[in-house]
Amino acid sequence: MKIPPVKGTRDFYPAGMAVRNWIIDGWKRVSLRNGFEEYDGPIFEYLKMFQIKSGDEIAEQLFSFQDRGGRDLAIRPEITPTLARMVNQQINSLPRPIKWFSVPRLCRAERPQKGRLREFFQWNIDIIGIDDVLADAEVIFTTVDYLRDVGLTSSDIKVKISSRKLLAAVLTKVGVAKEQFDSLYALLDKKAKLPAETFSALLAEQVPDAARAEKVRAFVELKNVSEIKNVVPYKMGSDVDDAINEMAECIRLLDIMDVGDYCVFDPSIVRGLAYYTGIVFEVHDVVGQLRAIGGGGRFDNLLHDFGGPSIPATGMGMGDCVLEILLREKGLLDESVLRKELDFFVIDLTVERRDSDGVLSEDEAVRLTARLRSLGLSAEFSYKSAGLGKQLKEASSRNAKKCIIIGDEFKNGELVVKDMATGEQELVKLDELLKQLQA
RNA sequence: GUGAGAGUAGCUCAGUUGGAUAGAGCACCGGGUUGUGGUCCCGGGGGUCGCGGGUUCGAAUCCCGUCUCUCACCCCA
Repeated sequence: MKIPPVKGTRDFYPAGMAVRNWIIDGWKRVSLRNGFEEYDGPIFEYLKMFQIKSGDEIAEQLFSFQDRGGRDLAIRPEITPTLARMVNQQINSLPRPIKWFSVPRLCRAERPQKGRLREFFQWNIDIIGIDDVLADAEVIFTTVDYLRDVGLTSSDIKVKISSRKLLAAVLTKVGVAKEQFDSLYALLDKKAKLPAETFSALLAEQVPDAARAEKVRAFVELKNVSEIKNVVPYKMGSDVDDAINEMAECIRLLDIMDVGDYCVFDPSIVRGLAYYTGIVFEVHDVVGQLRAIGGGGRFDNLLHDFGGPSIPATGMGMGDCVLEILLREKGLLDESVLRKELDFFVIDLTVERRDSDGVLSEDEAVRLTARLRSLGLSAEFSYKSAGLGKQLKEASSRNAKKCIIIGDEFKNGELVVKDMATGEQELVKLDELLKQLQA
């Protein structure tokens, strides 16, 4: 009986595993050079932990189960609650700022579609304990640092940055009631996907006052922080003023960090859930055909919501699915990046003539390969005792840099070392070769 | 949860108004070639045409059911 793979999961054959490792190694490398330390938690937690900051609808998209002791558990759909739990547990002994990263494997019982699977990897970085917008900028910089590192340019992707604080201040100033915010956020979040007329119609439903609706529409279409005053006049020291200054400072810092060309102010970015409190951002492909590559923002109430003290936090999450699609589209995942390399392929031609020449041993290829490996080099031999041509062919298909041929010359302790790229070959004494490789 | 599309070899796909033993390219294995590879030539293995039923002398092809996958919506932590 053939059993198919479970919906929304992936089998990582060696080629796919190479891609996955390449992506994850990049995430880790960039996290470390940006000063983040790695952490991880269990892949399942108490179900209720995932219900704290998310509504029931999201709880329905969990893989949950009961253990034999009757505990309600769930496979983690995100790692932020685990982070909050871990930080809260040791909050008084952790040096600040807490700059941590993780690459958890996550599961969500959603219906899979392009760029969204039921099991995936997600890079998370968080800075906890810093109120300053500099921390938000550093999170965004680290995100761009990675994307730029793997070859994506500012004409491939943009980080769209906004601020929940600014949005709330502007909406208040415009005269929208606080109770309306959440449903309005949901609409604004959808703006990019909707035709302009549909958006206007839906906006009119939520904000019946035409003048107010027009101000909201004008605000979310702004491309520049300095233009806000044209839509919503404000006073020095007001909430709007504070939020604008913070937003402008974030953008100024990103310019100083030399990633300004990747970043744009986009007030229509709000992010799904209500727990963001300040700067929010999403990374999108410029063409806009894919779902968000990553996103994040400030969530100053999170630790408190998980039973800890009120400590500010800001962070980012990026999944591997959309990223891989984009990298493939841009030709940044070509074989040369991922092809496995072999330092040496050892060919023994003495095998079949051993009987007529007792000096030679059929074990030489195995012996030499093992010595090369113990020197830290990757080395292979053929399981088949085929002719030289066949074995060189095998070496080529294994992408060997060099071949070592054990032939007649081995009677004098000499080996042929062939460079597979240039085709050049030389006779080398075995001891000299090993001495050379050891150095 | 709602809607649309697609299922033929490991992969990408052809398969005419229903017709004989279901094909190609790539991949894999072997040979050409027992001391010189990558390109080339020849050969081989691999299929319950998603599954079940129906129509028919005859079904990959037509009909019904069913399963699975993909895409979009909802949602997106």
